[in-house]
Amino acid sequence: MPAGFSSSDKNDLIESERQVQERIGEMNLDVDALAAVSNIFRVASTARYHMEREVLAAHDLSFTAFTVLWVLWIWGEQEARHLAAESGISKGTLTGVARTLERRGLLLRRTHPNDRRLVLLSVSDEAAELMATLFPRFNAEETTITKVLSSKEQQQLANILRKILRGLEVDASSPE
Amino acid sequence: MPAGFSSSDKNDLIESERQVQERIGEMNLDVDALAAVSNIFRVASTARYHMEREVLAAHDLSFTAFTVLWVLWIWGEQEARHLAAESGISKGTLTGVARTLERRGLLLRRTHPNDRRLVLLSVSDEAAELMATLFPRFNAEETTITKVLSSKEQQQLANILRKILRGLEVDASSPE
DNA sequence: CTGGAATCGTTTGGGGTCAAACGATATAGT
DNA sequence: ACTATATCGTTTGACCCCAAACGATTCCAG
Repeated sequence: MPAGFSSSDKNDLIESERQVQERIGEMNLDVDALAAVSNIFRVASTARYHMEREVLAAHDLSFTAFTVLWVLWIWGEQEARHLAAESGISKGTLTGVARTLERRGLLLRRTHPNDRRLVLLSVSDEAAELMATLFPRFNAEETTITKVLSSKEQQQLANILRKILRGLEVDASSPE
Repeated sequence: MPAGFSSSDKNDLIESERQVQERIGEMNLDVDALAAVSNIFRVASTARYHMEREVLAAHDLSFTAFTVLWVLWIWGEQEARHLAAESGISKGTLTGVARTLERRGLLLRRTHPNDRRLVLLSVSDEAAELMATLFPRFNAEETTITKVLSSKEQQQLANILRKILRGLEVDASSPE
């Protein structure tokens, strides 16, 4: 089930789902799966938008650009196709994102010394400094998002999502 | 924390998170929040891609186009700005998506009889038939995704996500 | 060695994405 | 009536997004 952003009324989340079930009740659907998956989409989309506005916009970074920088910052210099997979985008998309970041002086690009097909990407010093201040801000906002949950619920959530992820990664691998 | 698609090795999900924690351990981060939120992004992104490939691609529909159609199909004709909010996209984006769907004969557009600023959008008969066969397929894939979870876990997940959503919707509302 | 196959990152084409500016329309206040 | 003001959907510009085709480079089989 897709996003379905509803809102306006805060307490009609479940009511909305009930309405859906009523209208397509004859169809014999898996309502629990529908509720679980659709809420994943909703939360992810809302949280991403939240992060872009509250943390990233001030530095003129898109969520994807931040992700790419983050992967590079944590794991160090790496080849383009690997960075793309790790960032969850296609290699074609990475070409564009890397170009934007390079133009802004946040990303470094060099050809692999032993294989001229390969491109090695890494963060600039400026980007490293930026991430050192930006990522704690980002994490603080993650805390804001999850603080409505108990510590136990947070770990439950992470565990459940890891289970799903493992199942999903069997066939999917990642965009190519 | 952003997506971080990892993979290759199936069991390094937690190992990966541990590595991250080690490398930025001096920073005093909220590791539980990081794990929970980052996994939401990962799962959502992977699941969305999965749906596009397995269900939507055969009908040449983007995830967003499907979402818009779905909202319209379930809730009936409505004004553009409302549909945009409900679909989780900005009104500007909806203009383009609606144009694409209209061009393909899946969406109907008319001016509100009493207020000529407003545009009323609805699904065509063709789109209604399409959704009647497509949505059960979509839901079946949701089942595939969540079948690694127990029934209890599925409901736990939905409940936890609803909590987060309510917290997020206080300030954010939705894109405008 | 040398030609075919595989693999790399880039380009292309057709969308989706937002914020901000815009023109058209409706609503108030005077 | 008339003139601000508000609100609607659309346009604009810059970016993200993918699959598929592409040229460059490497690898491998004969």
